Amino acid sequence: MPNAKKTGISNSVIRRLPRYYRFVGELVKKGTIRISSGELADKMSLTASQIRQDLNCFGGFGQQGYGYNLIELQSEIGKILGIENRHKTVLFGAGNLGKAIATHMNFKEYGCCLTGIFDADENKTGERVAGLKIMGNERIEAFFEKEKPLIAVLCIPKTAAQELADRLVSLGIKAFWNFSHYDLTVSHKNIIVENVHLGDSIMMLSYGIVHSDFN
Amino acid sequence: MPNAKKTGISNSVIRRLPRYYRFVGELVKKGTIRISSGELADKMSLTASQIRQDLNCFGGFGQQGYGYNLIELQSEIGKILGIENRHKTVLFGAGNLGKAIATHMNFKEYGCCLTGIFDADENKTGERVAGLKIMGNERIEAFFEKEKPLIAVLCIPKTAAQELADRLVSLGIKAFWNFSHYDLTVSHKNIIVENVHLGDSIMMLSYGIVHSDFN
DNA sequence: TAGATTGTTAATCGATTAACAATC
DNA sequence: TAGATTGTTAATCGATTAACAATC
Repeated sequence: MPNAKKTGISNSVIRRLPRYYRFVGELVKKGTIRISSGELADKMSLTASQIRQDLNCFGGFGQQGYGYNLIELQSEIGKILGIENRHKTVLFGAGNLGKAIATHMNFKEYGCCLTGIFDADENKTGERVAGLKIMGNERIEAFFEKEKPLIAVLCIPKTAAQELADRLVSLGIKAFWNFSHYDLTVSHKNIIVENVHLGDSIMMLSYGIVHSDFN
Repeated sequence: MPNAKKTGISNSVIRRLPRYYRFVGELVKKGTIRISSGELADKMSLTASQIRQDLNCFGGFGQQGYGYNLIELQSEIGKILGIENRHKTVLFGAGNLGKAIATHMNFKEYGCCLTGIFDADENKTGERVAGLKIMGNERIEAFFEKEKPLIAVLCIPKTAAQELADRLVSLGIKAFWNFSHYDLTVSHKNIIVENVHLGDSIMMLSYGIVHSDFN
């Protein structure tokens, strides 16, 4: 039974977990009780082998001759991803994108809890977004002292990213969700970084169209 | 010299192109003239081998003993990505996220041009976002007839995604930039899809924090 | 029990890295 | 020319797939 080896799991496997979680969650919602690796593979356009390999990195969640119990699977993957957590999260940069992230994302669904919003522009101070009052950057230190947030969402311009990131690292931040056009990975070791480069993503569509043959 | 083989290039290579494009662009902006694969590798945390392999999929952009001319390299990668294009792009769903994407993204910088915004909610019809008037979904067919857009940005709820996607495919759409929580890949072959799952991305941070040892 | 399907080992495939001859 | 650095082939590494014995 579940003997979780938390270390040495390849990044490719880890990156597939949220997708498993989504598909399993949908099946649970539909009321499906069990699924075999083969059926799930069909739904997700993967191979049964891969699914069994992936899940077995974390423990034997299935049962021979039966398959996987979906509720159990959902709960196990959720635990692996830490979804039951409420990691304190702070957002920087209340422009269009920052506001949209703050209002659009259901942080709690993903193991996080948005507890503060900052913007360098004083004119925005006090404005309410997603039920939180925007704070000026001069209040960062006091806020961190009191709240000790772990995750920073960066919706700030590229030019401001490095300096702010350094400041936040020194205040104890553990992870960055980075929407600025700056590659944080490069400079900070031991800090978790997810660079979301929306520009890179849309360029893939342009590439695809330009190089498609059915055209 | 550049003898572009446009086909049979692995997805891993293609996905690295936008990042090359960004780093090269920054160096050009700084006024740097040339760079060796080794120097670029250091900056990007890659290996020199990989960079040379990657670029050589598309042609010999470098020169022995010299390295790569940055302006030439920028232009070549730009061409490969089709950045000089203005692929007509239409956005669906003018909620928080849709509005933010419309106003925040500089589409032209990425080979696209936003030419229409639709929302199913009639109350939004006529409202202006990013210089465009929001249209009701009943005008989709007429608009496509006239404009023939190639790319659809989906910022709509999961439940509406499949139906709308089918409708747009039948109207000739070529590519989807999909922010809905629905996995389009699964259902449409021959259509280019970029699924942007922001939820998946933030969950990686939760995973990282939960499984970090320095903690 | 017989059938089904897992967990896991072994085989294959692809991607990354290393090495080096070509050449500017 | 000598030094540097590419383009490209060969070696290594890792990830995916196939196979099958274990077992529910």
